[in-house]
Amino acid sequence: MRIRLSAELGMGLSKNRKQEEGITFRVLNEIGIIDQLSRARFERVLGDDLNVSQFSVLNHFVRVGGKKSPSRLARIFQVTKAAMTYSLGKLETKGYVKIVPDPKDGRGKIVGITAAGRKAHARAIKATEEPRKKMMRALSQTKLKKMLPVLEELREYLDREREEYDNLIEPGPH
Amino acid sequence: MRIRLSAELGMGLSKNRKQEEGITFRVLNEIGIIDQLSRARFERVLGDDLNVSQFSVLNHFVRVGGKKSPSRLARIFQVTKAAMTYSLGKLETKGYVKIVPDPKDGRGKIVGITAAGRKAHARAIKATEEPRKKMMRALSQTKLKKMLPVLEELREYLDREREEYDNLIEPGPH
DNA sequence: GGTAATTAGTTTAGTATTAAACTATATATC
DNA sequence: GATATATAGTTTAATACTAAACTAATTACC
Repeated sequence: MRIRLSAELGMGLSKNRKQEEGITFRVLNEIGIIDQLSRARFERVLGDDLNVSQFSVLNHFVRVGGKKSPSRLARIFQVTKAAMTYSLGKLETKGYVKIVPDPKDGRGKIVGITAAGRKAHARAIKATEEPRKKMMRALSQTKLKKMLPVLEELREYLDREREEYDNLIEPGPH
Repeated sequence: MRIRLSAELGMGLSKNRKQEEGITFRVLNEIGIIDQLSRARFERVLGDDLNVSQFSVLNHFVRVGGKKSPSRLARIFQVTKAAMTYSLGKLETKGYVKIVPDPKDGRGKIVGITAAGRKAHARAIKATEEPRKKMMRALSQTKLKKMLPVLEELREYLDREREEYDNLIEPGPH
């Protein structure tokens, strides 16, 4: 599901409302394209060892430390448990995370990063350093900063609107 | 590839730059989550007949009229030609588009919407009307309007940065 | 006007995702 | 404490995508 919502979706409304509705969808349209482009760019720069999903999991462990269950990770990253099982499997195969049974809960598991995982993360950070710096230089940080709360509001609205899935998950901490 | 870039990617920089780099990635992170949520929501509302990609193609034809080649459509929606072949195949099977050889170019094809396609589009518009109106009511259109040029700038930067792929496509008209 | 390079579209193989059905534990209720 | 319900994680099948290799037609150029 990659194609972007086209912009004009306002037929059958007064001119004013039509224009307003156009705005919302143009915003979502731009957002979709940006996501696609930034993800592709980051993916390319990361190389073959890690993809964005895998990097994000390692990055989380490096940033906040500690260990987490697969389902908590799924919640944090807003993917299904099935998707998390898949990504963790990839990371485990590479030796970047260690997954052990939860001694407190017979159903559960506990995931943590390994030394090799930290090294892989460091390599990834290094590989992406130049493009990230370049991007910072190219874009007005002030404007981005102003935009951030509006994005957060939009995200929170969509989060509230979302009815719960079976596999997915209560609105997570982003 | 659905997991979102985690926010803090600024290690090894001065505090100021660290914070700035954080902003860029927080923006991209929010954008990724918004895309995921809005896409999922729209998809759910659309029902089983059309997915977002297919709807977008029909919507394009309804909005701008005329006919287009598959590769032009691929460019417009920023997907590979292979992906467009796939989506057009789905639409053609349902009888929502007609695809004929281009008489001017033996390699090419020409795609247009059918009457059934227009009907399906109208049904989709109707199905999404309530949620779209609700969203408009919930969000400050003024703020969204202010945000739009910043998003466009970001998208244009990423477009420029992108080196050309084999299958994808010169930077398209969005 | 023949050869090389480009372009349009398809095919194939692989990837990351979801939804749904499943197994096995844990928790709540009566 | 038995039974029903909920939760953690996995498996399976399907979807929508990409990259790469391919075929066929077109355009550029010498």
